[in-house]
Amino acid sequence: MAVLHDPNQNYLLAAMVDAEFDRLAPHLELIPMLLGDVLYESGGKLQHVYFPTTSIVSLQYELENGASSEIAGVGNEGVLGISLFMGGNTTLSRAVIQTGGHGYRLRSQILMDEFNRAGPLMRLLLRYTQALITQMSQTAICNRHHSMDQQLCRWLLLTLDRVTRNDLTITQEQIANMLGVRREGITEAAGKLQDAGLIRCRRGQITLVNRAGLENAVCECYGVVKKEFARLLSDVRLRQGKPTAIRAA
Amino acid sequence: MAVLHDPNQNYLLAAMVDAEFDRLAPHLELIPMLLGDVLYESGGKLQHVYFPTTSIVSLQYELENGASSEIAGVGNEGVLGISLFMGGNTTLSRAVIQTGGHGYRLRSQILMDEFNRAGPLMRLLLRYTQALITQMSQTAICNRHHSMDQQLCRWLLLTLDRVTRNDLTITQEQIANMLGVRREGITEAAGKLQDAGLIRCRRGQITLVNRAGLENAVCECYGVVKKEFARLLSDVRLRQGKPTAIRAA
DNA sequence: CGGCCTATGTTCGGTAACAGACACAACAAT
DNA sequence: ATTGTTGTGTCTGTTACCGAACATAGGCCG
Repeated sequence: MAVLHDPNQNYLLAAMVDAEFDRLAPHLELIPMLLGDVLYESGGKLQHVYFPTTSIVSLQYELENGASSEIAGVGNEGVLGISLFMGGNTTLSRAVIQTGGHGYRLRSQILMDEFNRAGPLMRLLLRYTQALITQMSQTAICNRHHSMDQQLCRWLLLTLDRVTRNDLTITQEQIANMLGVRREGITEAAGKLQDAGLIRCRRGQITLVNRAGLENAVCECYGVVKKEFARLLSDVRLRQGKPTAIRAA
Repeated sequence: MAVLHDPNQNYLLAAMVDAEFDRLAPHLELIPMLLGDVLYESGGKLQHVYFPTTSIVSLQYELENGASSEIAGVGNEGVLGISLFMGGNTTLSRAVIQTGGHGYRLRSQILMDEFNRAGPLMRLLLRYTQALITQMSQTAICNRHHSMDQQLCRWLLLTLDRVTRNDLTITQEQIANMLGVRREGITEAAGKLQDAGLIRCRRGQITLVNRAGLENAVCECYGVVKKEFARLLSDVRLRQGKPTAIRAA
């Protein structure tokens, strides 16, 4: 059975008003987003923006010495390429696909034309950017003040919220790269969470066992980010989720 | 002798095109911005936006346990209250005046009216926001990967860039609060910098002695932020710096 | 001048995370 | 089954920073 794809799987696409969506829809390209692929390199020009549906993309920053950290994650609630409409045209962070899946892409110019109408889409994108800023700030705070255990919990919950499943296909080493810590540290922290019965670790896979327990172990940062996303993005009325092909006129 | 004040002391005000500035100017209020005053509390509604001229404001986030960290600083290169036009209306961070001085404020509605014209001012403000995002991301990275010594250097340089002088009036304890570390740590780090002949510490004051040396000791984060601000904000042609009162029609 | 407040300097032990090395276990390929 | 690869578990020591307590000294004010 073929998997069904629908732009409405992406929150921002789903939240557009009909007129906007109708103008963009002919230009939306459904594309596979493969694990490990790099959408943007640091400093590169943005040719497209990407609306993930079933994939998750990690915004990372790499230091001169090769170390790196994730500064935010983007899933089906968001879009990649905000520096396009923010005016920068390039971005200092790399965008790496962390969980394979699909998404829609749009040529930069198409999005800009619509953004420049200064209508609901512009306001929606800016509101999303505001939520992204919250996520980044909270990452900064969390990096400073919270233990690796707590940060792992935060990362797991934020990521699990973006997949509809209860398991993540990712190695501990990759998680370590996201958080900017050593792999051994993640092994130890994940071991503790497993001993506590909150998650189950297998090779290259982590399964959520006890969400309430995990939410109990996480630092406040998770809740802050989640709440802010809800506040900023939930007041939009979503278009009806009819597949594109049969959308009523 | 009275100190001269001019909106052009703020970069964003100076970078506005004449038509925009002329519309905003009647509503700009010159206000003293006193050390320690709080412009925005976390979660509060934004009544005004603020354009610092000789003051510096710190965007801080406070944790439930009372610990706090600065996530970005705003001086005469910027504006406070971006979440207004980004659509959030409130902000999760506190804005505390870190260096007393002056600034101009504008009622939220006035700025929004102009922002909604979707003209050069909108693009300018978004570009500034993009630069602010860079600063926040870099703070997150720096918190993760760099030593306290390096972070202190970064903070000192970024702050010194915002004052025109070579000395900062601030206690080590206040710096510790900004960076989210212990005061003792700052004492030690500042002592090292002083021993190296880079700065001079007195009670409640730090004087820059050897800028090149300090730039040599700082981590890459400083350069990244500075360069990005320059890239995003330097291509604007500034209006001529005539005092407001005698601006030609 | 002397007293007081507050900023700074210094010490001690404790801990979380780092750096590096290595053993083992899961899984795939041959 | 054998082999090899890759992910995970577990050591060692080391370091940076924390937490708390306390000593000293700068600078204002009576």
